[in-house]
Amino acid sequence: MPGYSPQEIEKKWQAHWKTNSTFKADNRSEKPKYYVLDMFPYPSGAGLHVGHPLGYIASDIVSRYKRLRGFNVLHPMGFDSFGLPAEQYAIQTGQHPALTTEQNIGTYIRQLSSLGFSYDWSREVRTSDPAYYKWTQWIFLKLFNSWYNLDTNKAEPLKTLLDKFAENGSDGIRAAGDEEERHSFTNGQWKLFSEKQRLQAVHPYRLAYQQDTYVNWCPGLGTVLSNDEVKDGLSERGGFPVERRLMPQWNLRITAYADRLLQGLDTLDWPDAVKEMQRNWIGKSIGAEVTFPVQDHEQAQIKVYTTRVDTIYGATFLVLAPEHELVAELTTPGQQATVQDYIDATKRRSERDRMADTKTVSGAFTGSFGINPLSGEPVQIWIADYVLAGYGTGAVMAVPSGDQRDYVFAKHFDLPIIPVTDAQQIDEQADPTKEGRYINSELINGLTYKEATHKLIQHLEANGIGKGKTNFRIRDAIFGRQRYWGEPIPIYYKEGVAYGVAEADLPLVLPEIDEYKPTETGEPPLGRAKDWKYKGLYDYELSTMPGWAGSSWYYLRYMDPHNAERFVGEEAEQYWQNVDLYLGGAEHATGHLLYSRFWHLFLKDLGLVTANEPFQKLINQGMILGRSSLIYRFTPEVSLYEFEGHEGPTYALIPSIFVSHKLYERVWNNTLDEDEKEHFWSTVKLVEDKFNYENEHLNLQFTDRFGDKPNSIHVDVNIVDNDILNVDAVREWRSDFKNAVFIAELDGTFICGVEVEKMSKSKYNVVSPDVLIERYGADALRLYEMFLGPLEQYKPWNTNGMSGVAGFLKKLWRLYHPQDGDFAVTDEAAAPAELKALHKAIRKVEEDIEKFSFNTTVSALMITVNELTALDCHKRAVLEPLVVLLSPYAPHLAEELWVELGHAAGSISQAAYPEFREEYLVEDTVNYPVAINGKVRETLQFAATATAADIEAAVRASDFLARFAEGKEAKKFIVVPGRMVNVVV
RNA sequence: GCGGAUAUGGCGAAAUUGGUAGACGUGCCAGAUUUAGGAUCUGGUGCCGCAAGGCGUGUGGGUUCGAGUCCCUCUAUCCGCACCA
Repeated sequence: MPGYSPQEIEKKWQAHWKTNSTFKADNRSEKPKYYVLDMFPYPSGAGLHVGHPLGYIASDIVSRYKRLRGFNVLHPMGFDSFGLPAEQYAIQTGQHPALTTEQNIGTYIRQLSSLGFSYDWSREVRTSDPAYYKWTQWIFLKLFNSWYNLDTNKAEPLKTLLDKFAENGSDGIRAAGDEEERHSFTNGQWKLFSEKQRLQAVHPYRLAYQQDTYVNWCPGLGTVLSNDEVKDGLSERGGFPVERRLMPQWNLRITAYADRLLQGLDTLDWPDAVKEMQRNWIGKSIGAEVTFPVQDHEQAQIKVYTTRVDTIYGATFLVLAPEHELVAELTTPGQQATVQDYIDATKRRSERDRMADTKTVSGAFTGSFGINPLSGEPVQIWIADYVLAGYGTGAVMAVPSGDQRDYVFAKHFDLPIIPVTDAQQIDEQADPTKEGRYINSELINGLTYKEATHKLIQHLEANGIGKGKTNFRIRDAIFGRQRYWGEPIPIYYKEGVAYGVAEADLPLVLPEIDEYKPTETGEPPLGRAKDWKYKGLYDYELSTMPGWAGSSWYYLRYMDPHNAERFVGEEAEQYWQNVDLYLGGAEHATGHLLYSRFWHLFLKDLGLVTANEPFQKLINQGMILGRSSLIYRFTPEVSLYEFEGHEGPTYALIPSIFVSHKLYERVWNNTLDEDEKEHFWSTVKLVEDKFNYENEHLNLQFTDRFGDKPNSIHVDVNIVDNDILNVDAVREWRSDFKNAVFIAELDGTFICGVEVEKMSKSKYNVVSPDVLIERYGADALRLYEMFLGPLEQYKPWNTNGMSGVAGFLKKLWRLYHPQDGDFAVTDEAAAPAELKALHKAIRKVEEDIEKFSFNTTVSALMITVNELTALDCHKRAVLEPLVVLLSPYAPHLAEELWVELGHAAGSISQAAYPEFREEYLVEDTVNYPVAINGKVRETLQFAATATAADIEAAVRASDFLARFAEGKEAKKFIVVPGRMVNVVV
């Protein structure tokens, strides 16, 4: 009897979809558009494991569902194909990264296709394809040729800036960026500037600019890294140490967009965690800058930044960062040695130490005094490394009564502490709350926080001693990488000035080089390129773009991937606009997702895109973790025993002894019963005797060598079934275990321990989708991954559960093939119970998918099939709509059944979603739990149409109260129609 | 320290949003059938108890006729940021 054979069905339909371009999306349609996007993968050499497709399956389900609901769906896939691993591999093997990348992409496409995704493959993009990165370079040049006008609050082409220079010189221009990098000049001077001088004057205004920047330099990788590529002072890729270094670098002026990036978050349907991370990363704080004069130094003034200007009367000392430029000037001769020692000590501490150690209080007094500009009191000026040079002004006014760090510092160095509100409790610690009324604060005594802040800022501004100021934590994005496998930055140098490559000369193709390492002189690998000059004359920039460049706009290219004239055609862009649903991991929260938003806003400013934000709704799928299998070895202190033979030392290998998990735990806790003791120790003894016999000179006691805790060893999960180890397979798998001894449980099974951790080759816990598709089919794998739990959650993989969904598909198949596997669906009218089962499913599946709750949807389908099986239903009226419901989840099987039901091949994606009809769910009677004081006593049946009053009357008329109310009066009747009755007595 | 999340059977989880907690699936137990397979089918399965019954959604409290769900407290785990003034 022919049964359900997924392997056959799936191959057939995948081929059909491919040859017929079933899922090709049209850029023109009467239908509403829906754009579903997965974060495209970096094609790593290892291929896909079962965790990777999780998000892809979910997005594919949504795509297929939306098509059924009448949307024109764009669902593309591509590859983020520039990146470090391919280059590291190239350095080791000499293989061109393009080659390995190409191979890896091949594997990915094969694996993705075998899962039956409805991608429009005609739109595939690869960031390393010159036809693609031509436009990445083009966007970079747009940034290079733009400035940010704070008056219009948007980016503008440089032309508007040049016009201003010609008209009024540099006066009155409000541009985003660092004022101090810019020089002022008049319009007359501008006219006399040479080309070089003009470019130099313009450079600090550009949105892509080169500047000496403190960077995260990673010697291990030979490149700089952005902040989001550094975790705990180590590189995210490779885990090499990272240090701060001042280097000339290309930067993108993302800071110009800080406020808009923050505002935009409110309009997005994103997880709170991601929004919050971005808010943190942008780090907006509203406060004031205040100038403190310095005693005996007419020239020197100390600018501090504070978010609590209201506490200024409590500012009893100042603290500068050790790197602050005034430190040398303010240090008095008497304090010279102390201060210098402190600065040296700070320098010696690595970035990591400084971050790790936030408890130790340290600092040094400069000997100078500032003057609190409001109270007029002298305040000591200190330096301490808890003040960061890179944030605010690099100096703070310390208010020990209101800030815990200042408090600790003041206590430690015995500095004055002045309370500033009548509500402050500062005996033990600082009180940063904003309650109460001010005291000791001449100008604002008796006022509340709100009133005081306002009044103070007015006062500061009126007297020229400060002003309100907003600060951001976000820094400009460092854009250069000293690597080979990335987009060349389209810049060349003429007389030491940077010029953008002409648009007509794009793409600037990555040149071939003989080796992928930095040059002997320490230049990036591109320094090795021979005769690589713009127009044969000018040196190119040698760094390449970071990994996030290509991924910052790929969602736009999918709209019109083959356009040779424009990065995306206007018509296509206006039709698709932006991504409706974006799926990917949470690890991109502050990297890719922020950079994409930045580029999108920039393109919007130039009028090149329509939507305000690139990704309207975002879902972070959780990671699927591996379920590692462990075996436990009782460790001999030496595994190689050395002894004196007749002719020098001889060695004997002590066999490894592995103990089954449960037995091991009892051995360890000393809770073995008699049988187990006998079993365990006799086996050990046997091994011992055998060893001593084979090595006649010896009389080793293995038991002596079991003192230490056994060590656990990961074994390949593929030779473990249901936590039971295949012992023969282990011997095969690791030749050094060939002669090992495995002590099993009494029933002969050898059980492994289990640990949940990330899937990785080294832990032998990687489960490949290929194997599961081979055994259960892609439909089963798709269903199971969705069934595993809520999409967003982290969850361990457990292959055991696969049989459940496989059984479901078989059961479903039998609904259509009841006898001998032959298709037999009748045209009889459906019975009420059957329609009820179907329409419950229609409603549940629809409701849940709109909430992106996929696991409950799969459950609903399972329940439906169970119900229909129990009803022995084989009727078209029920089974045909059911196929449509099923099709997003198990598309291959659905296509197969759809054709058997008499429809054209491949037409199910155009089928109409079955309409839900409430009337089939209406019950004649409803069971009501009837409770007394909330405690359910009985279940009574009432007509579905019964009103609350009917039910109350019926319960009163019955003997219910007599039996359960224990003689008490019914005080209140609570009837929830359709649900339950509660009687309060 | 700050911010975000999570907590329900042996395990993955569900709960119409305040109305009979544990659906569905695994796992386990028992049975049927078979060409012993990792097949199929039936029944049981939160905990304690022979049972009646009692207890039960991380802890402690509160609101309510009624709380997994709402409010307060605490705890644990995970993630992110971290001397940001």
